[in-house]
Amino acid sequence: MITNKLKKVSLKSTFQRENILEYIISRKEHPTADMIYQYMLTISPCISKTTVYNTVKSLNKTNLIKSIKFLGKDEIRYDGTVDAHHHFLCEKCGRIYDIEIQCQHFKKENIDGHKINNVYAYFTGICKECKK
Amino acid sequence: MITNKLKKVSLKSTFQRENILEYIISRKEHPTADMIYQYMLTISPCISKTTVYNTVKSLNKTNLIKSIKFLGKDEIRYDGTVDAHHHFLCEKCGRIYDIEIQCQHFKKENIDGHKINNVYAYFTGICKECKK
DNA sequence: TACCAAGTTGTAATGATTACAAACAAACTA
DNA sequence: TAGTTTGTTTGTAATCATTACAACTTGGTA
Ligand SMILES: [Mn+2]
Ligand SMILES: [Mn+2]
Ligand SMILES: [Zn+2]
Ligand SMILES: [Zn+2]
Repeated sequence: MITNKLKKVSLKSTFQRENILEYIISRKEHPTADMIYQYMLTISPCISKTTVYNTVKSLNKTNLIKSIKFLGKDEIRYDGTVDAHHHFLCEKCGRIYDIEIQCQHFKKENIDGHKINNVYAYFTGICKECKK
Repeated sequence: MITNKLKKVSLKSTFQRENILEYIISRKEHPTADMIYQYMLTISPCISKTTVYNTVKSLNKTNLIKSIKFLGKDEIRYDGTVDAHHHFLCEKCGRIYDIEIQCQHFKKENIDGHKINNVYAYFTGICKECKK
């Protein structure tokens, strides 16, 4: 439950935080800051965009959400699914799909002598909807 | 040779294009637009930053270079090595290393029913220099 | 009730990139 | 050769997501 998630990471529970986190988790669209803002406006007409940015920064820092970025797109997208996974970005419709792959390099701790902390990966192409 | 590379993709050979392409290929730093600009200033003091952006766009479109982008960094980096490979970004010093891995997913043409055109992947962590 | 810390808000700044129009240059043509 | 076209370069202005910052609000606590 949303309130507990916030509590668990010692973030004070507020209307804005609960609803922003809820929105990011429940919608699977990997929304942008502006999409979150537009949604929040409908339930909280005076919310500030700065609050959206402050909130996603807190949520991200406490690992309640992840952020992702694609080449050629200038905005960050937010992801409520925090378990390691990859993405597929459709070059035609812009939809983002979660990709579950078990990659050999995923669990590696070192590569070429460098210590790995994070792995980022995504595919682009034409999604199955757009292929129809 | 640089001139031939340009010719091969039907880009007119100019002083700016030759030197920008040469710089990106020979330096292995994956330079930013501004790094390219700063270098070009030393050999062509009146070059415009717009020329740098125009040029990397042309070079990228004709596949003479690739561009890459990292989460949390706001600038695009340019890569003269166009064969498929991945990267390692050091969280401490910011250096970017090429990573040659033969990944099972690299050659795939489809995933979950989506047609794959491109694969992007990178690791972050502490590089072997910074570990010392 | 008064105070304090944290959260929220609005506005201004940042900074990489793009848009656009003028200047320039090399390649064609009459 | 002079004039024309086409593509390249240049400088300036705009864009736009994100951040900085200061003022305002709120909820808990003494
Ligand atoms: Mn996801
Ligand atoms: Mn590279
Ligand atoms: Zn699609
Ligand atoms: Zn390093």
